[in-house]
Amino acid sequence: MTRLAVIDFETTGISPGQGDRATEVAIVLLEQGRVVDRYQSLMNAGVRIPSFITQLTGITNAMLTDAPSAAQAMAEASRFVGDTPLVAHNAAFDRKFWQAELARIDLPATQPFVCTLLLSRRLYPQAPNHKLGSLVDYHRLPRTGQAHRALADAEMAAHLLGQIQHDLRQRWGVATPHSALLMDLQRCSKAAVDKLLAQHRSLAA
DNA sequence: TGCCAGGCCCTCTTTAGGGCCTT
Repeated sequence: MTRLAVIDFETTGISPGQGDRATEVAIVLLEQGRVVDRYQSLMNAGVRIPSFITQLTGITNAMLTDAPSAAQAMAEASRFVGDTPLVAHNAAFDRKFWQAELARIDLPATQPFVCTLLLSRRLYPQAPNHKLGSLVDYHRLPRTGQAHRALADAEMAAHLLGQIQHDLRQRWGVATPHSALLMDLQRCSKAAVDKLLAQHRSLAA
């Protein structure tokens, strides 16, 4: 069974190494491309949210006052994901926070990450840019809530992943665009994309 | 004190620099 978990973090900044912390996490669980479950939680890491982050996300310090602790939310998120491969838009960012927040509570973060940003750069070089919102508009996918909130962004990334898998089947003839192929595709050079997809097309034929 | 992300990718490149993308 093809099972993937699309994840998105809201945070106080861009670098956990510089003290930035997660403020919200959302995960959309997909089986065979269909949403089968969701997890979403604000989390209180005991740090102040910079005002420009509140302007960006709408998440305020007051909203975190009664939120679960970061330890509680991350433990729940870890249980929810299990060993399911994760998917994120600009996965390098979400992977940093996934690893940093789980390390704080001594939990492993060994799940592989699929990146819809890298995949989109390879498959849709003609897109005006590769921001999540722009790609949603480019593919005429549904907006699923307030942008820059974790669940809305995770849902949009899930729709984008669905579009990528659809296009791999319809435009590139790949019968089963499973996570291993997606990871090969995001790692290979741009010049090697066509060759890789041709190999998978011939395997499927 | 002053500084402060980092991986990917393009190009007027490779002995480098800068834009993109995430919050």
